[in-house]
Amino acid sequence: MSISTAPSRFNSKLTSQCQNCSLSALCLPIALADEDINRLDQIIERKRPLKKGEILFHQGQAFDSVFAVRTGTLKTFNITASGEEQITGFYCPSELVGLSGIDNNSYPITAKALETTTVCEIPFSHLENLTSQIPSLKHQLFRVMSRKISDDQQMMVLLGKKNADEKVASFLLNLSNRFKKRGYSATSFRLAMSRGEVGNYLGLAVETVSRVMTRFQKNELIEVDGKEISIINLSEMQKLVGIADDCARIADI
Amino acid sequence: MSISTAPSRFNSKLTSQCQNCSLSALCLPIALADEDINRLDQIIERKRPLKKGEILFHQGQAFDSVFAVRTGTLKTFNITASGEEQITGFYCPSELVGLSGIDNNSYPITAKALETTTVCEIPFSHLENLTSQIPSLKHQLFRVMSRKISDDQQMMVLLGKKNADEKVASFLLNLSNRFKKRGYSATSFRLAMSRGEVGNYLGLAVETVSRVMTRFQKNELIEVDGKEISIINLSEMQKLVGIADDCARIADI
DNA sequence: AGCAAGTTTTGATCTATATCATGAAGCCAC
DNA sequence: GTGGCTTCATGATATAGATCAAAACTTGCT
Repeated sequence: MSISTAPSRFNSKLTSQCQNCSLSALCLPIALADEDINRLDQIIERKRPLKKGEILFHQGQAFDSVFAVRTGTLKTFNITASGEEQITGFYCPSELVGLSGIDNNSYPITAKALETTTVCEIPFSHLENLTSQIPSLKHQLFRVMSRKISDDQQMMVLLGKKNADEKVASFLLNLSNRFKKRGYSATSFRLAMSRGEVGNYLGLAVETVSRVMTRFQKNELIEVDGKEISIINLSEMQKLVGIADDCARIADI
Repeated sequence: MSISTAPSRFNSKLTSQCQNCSLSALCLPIALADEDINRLDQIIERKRPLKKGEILFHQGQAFDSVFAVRTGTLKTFNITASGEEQITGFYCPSELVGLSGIDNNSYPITAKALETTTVCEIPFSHLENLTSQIPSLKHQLFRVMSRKISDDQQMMVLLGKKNADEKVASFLLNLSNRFKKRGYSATSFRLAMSRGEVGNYLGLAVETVSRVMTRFQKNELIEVDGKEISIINLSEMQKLVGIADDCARIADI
């Protein structure tokens, strides 16, 4: 079982963990040869699970590693001048957190578990060394970072140009696509984050998020039961975010 | 003279162009040995200047190169579902544009000159090959991308949490710092972009940008004469953006 | 189970900023 | 230099979404 809740910290096991991990098709190992996956596997530390609310790394802390989420969900945020928290992203299984720490050798954000979460720790200096031996891993890493840059730019479009309905619809479709990519239902899922966190992330007040969702439910676009969301009318939702061009993109992470 | 307005397209010259470029301390060559700079130099094509309004690359176009701005200014934007342009960034000399194209092998944004602009074209496949031979170049590239990720996240904070005054102040201080880093005055500079473009970028209406600037002038924070801006009261401006922590960061690109 | 603390929903009101409208000032082409 | 076009400034008005308030629900704790 590649995703266990209490994996050993080191992995000198019979078989490669990455190789068996159901996420390897989405995570860094993508397009690596078996022997290369083993090499990657050897630098990865699998840590004990984080409980809800626990912190993976702090804003300002020295950077050594990037982390791949295996199970659960993380949020990243930074604390603004006025002391409020501004959420900059949510991370689902197979997604890589911490890349923004490379530049300055310290994390510019804090990463916190929204629920019980397991991660693979990838010491960056090892990873970087390994990219010298495995060009496709290097390319993969450039791609992951490039993707992050374009996703964040789509997020800037969302924050700068969209109204509350479009923001919430984009958010839900984005999650839907991420779940789908991982083999879960695209139309029925559970939000790991509170309404407040959604609002914070989207630049909206809690009350607005709540009202928009209620209205979406009335209009039979979605069905809401607490944190459980079902998308009833996918095509109408897509119309809302303007699926035509770039927004297809943001909904397709 | 390393920055000329009509450099030859190829560079089999006596001396390395990168080596002589006054931007090399800010651009990719940072921390490269002389011989490595020469190797980097050999893959770079110096293109004819773009005139105001000319396009460097189009959204959707196949990705081959990243570009370093040598002189002038670029903006990048994408066209939203509703057909409007959303500006995602402005690029000054020494800054690298096009990194977001790596992921998908096509540029997700359009890059357009705001004034006469010269760029160095760096074919990405060559650059990537070169990183195999020059580990510090690879590291440098990771850093540049990482920096872009954290800068964009600061931009998300700006768009999601700041009011009009804070947005405009952050924008001006950000430019100020970028000019300063290049050896220009930090307190007196010319905006290459129109009020409309500033507003588009910051998620504000043109009128709001205009009003905020007028008010800043009345309050003797800045002096405005068309596109010429002087920052009169730097510390007050810094207070406005909340220089305390993270915002120091965004003002320090 | 039962109580306290947090979260979500819903309603009423307020406000920052968008939008609309107009005139002034720059800027380019001929 | 003059006419036409774009950008900028400023006033008047409208509105999306914030804020305030309070009730209904969840969740976790002993």
